[in-house]
Amino acid sequence: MARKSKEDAEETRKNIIDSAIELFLNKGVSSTTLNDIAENAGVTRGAIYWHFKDKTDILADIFSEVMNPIDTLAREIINDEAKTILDLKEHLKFVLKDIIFDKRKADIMSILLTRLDYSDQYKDFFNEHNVSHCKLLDATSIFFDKLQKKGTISTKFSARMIASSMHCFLSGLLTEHFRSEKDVMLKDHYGEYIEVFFAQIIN
Amino acid sequence: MARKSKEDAEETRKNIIDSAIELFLNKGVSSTTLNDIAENAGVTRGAIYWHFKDKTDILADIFSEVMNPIDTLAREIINDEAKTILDLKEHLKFVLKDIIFDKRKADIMSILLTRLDYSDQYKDFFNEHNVSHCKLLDATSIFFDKLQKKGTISTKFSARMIASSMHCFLSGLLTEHFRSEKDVMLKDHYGEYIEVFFAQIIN
DNA sequence: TGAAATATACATTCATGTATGTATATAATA
DNA sequence: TATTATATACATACATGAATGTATATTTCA
Repeated sequence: MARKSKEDAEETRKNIIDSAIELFLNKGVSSTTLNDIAENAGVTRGAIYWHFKDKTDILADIFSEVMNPIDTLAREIINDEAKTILDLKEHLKFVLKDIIFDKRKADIMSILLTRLDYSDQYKDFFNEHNVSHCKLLDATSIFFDKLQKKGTISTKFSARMIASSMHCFLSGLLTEHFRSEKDVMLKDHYGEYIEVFFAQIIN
Repeated sequence: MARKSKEDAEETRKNIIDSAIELFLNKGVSSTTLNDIAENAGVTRGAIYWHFKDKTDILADIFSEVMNPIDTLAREIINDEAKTILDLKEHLKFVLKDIIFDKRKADIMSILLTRLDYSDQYKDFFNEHNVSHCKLLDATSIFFDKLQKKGTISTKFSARMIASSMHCFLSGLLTEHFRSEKDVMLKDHYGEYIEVFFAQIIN
């Protein structure tokens, strides 16, 4: 085969991306070759090199697809849409739900968090992800600080400390979920996890 | 050069391991070649192949060095050394401190958590690590269950839920710490993080 | 007919594994 | 104790395969 219509070309492009996602998930990014991707997509490497510069370029395309959900969350908090802890909890639950049940998003986040090792060639992706994290950290710090001044939440810990804890909790929750869905019961209890974090466990 | 004394051989072996750890940390496991390791250790690949079967074998050796701290923690809880939440918190703080400040342990855990992507060739390591996690999950579940029956902690959530949350929190804490030491203030506040998790944040 | 969308072919690099060479530590022996 | 044999601890060289990138051929749309 050779040249196809513009729509067909767009289709092969999508096939390549889909194949890449599938393989990245199953084999990990670094051990997936362009040949693997091509075969899985039913094309040759020629097609891949037409649409993409290299493997990193494919990855960039994949990650650009979902505006980082963490980032969205940060924006909402910055935009002052959350007034109370209850609001924040609802936001968090929504974001979790969104990431977990939107298969495409889940797959992509899973690749970022568990199928990519921290090496030079992928540094940019981690940096970008880290920027989002920092944004969220700052936003929630400010948020908790406000609540502390209002007297809504305890001042036993600094706002930043609480924000950082929350952030690590969420990160760990997702990472463990993607690492082994069986052990973390996130799908059935995502709301509860959020509640646990903010609840008083001790009587 | 050629044959050296048994002590010298042991030394080169250690050099190889140290070089590997250093490079795995800096470049990630998959993009580190045996040649990189050899050069960095001041030997040739011949030396590496004398001491190890392949890269995976080096990794296995590295991981076997530290008995997984998570595992140790689980054992202590199973052995009933923790009677109260206070005990548990102290245990957790100790484990955290141990992992963070023992550079060797920190490096190795960092490799496991952030420098290794989840692919077929490394599946065994993740499995082993996961077994430890499950042990800890079971142990803490039983622990929290006891405390709930005693009435020491809230019964609003299932013991397993609380255990899983704690587990994800710890995992996230370490992972984020290793990903970027700057953003997580674990070194200066490791105790506080533990306190935050068990504290009542809401007034 | 020209350019777009691929396949094909090829050149190159690179990592791995293995085979072999070699010097020497160590043990056996006399 | 001196000598010899052998296993050890590497270095070197090579063979191979695999992944990549690129150049070119091929088809076909527009």
